Amino acid sequence: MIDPNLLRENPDAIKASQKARGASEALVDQAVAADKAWRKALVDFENLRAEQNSKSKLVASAAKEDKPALIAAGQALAAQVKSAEAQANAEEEQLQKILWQIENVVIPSVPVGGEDDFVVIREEGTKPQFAFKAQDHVALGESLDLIDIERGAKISGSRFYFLKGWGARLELALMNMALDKAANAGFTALITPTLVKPEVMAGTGFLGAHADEIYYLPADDLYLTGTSEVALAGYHSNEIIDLSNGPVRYAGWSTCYRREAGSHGKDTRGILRVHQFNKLEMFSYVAPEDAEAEHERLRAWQEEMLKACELPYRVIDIAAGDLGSSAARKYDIEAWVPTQETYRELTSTSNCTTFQARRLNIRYRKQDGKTATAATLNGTLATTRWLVAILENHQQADGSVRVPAALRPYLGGIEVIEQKG
RNA sequence: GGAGAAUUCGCCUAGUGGCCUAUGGCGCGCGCUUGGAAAGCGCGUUGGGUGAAAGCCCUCGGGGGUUCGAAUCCCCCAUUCUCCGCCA
Repeated sequence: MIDPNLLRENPDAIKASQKARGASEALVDQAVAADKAWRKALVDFENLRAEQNSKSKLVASAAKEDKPALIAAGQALAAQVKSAEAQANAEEEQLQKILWQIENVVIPSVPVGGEDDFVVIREEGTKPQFAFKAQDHVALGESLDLIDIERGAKISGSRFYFLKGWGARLELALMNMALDKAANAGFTALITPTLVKPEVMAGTGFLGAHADEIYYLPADDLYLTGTSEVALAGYHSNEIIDLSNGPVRYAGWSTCYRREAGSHGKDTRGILRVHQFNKLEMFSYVAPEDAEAEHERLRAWQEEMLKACELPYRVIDIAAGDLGSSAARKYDIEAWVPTQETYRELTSTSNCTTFQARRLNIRYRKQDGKTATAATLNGTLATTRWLVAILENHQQADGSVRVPAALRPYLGGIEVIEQKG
């Protein structure tokens, strides 16, 4: 949720942001009007309530013969209070309804435009040149017995798969390496619930435009999370956290579930886009003034991971029109996928400023002792999808796959994944 | 799934319709005392909303209700604990 103070002091800044996103500017005017109406109704109600409180106190100490009259007056007042309260509540609800529709205020230096208007910040690494016909990850996964897509479909349908043998171990190795890196950087490991309550899912901003991406269990009124970000953000909901020693950071590991409802026919081959995968996610709670610096730190840690996996990549700054509703800025890191001759997203990091924390009521104590809304940021450190880039970029002429040196300690020291016997 | 108990300020706790503007302790902060400390003594210590301010309003797990008036009575929900049942 946006800051109500900003709405009162500088609604034009919010309008500019909505415009950059291609979202409704009219909502901002509606919010300003609803805010005024609510505050007026609130004052009316509170004045009546104050009168009721003081009068009802007189009853106890009044002389016996005066009591009936005082109680009768109180009865009339109680009815007025009740209707004034209902009015104030209705106005507040109306305001909230509008506020929840306004998206996070975009940081001004974010590129303008839509999906194709990202800005490439940097390209790193060398794209492999193969002297042989490169295989895609599906072919490699089959011949090396790492990925079983056919049986995944038999058990669970399309976009499901088994990871097998060194394929399964490679994923665990990647997750463990990422977790070690995160722990060294001061992140606390957290294995999170993957089923969450509606208010948590709504609080993190996932029930807006992308609601049809989410698995829902009606019998239990629970949502399956598409990222541990949901649980990591909910972790400190309704709390006042201590940021006096700097950012509070968690590395969340979880299985992630996505319906991929809007992507029929897209990326149907292999494990690039699947309904279930594993992910190690970084999540930071910081003071708002530290959010942009933390965003750069998250991006730097992500780049370290890509480099450790020896993958060619580029970093892009996502344009305003392509940002999720909670993000004020988002960087994606895309790895080169040789057989597709294109870059594909491996990580994403968003600065949600105070937007998510305000919805989830996450505060911290400032130096002066006062409380303020914290800022939250998230970023991918590893996912199952990384196997695609690792297998394809490190394949060799004989059909084997070279294991990047940094991963070897996590894979029993092997240097190459090759066909058995 | 069934039965019972509980939920009050960071922690523990008092509190059965108006004197609750919520008690006491621990912890924490400030001060006094001291050569310095401990002990002792005094003061402070949940959050939120609204208002230019004084102030006012809300907050006893959450939501409704009864009442002139609710931490207290009633209903629903959540969570925790105990016992029973079930269990890959």
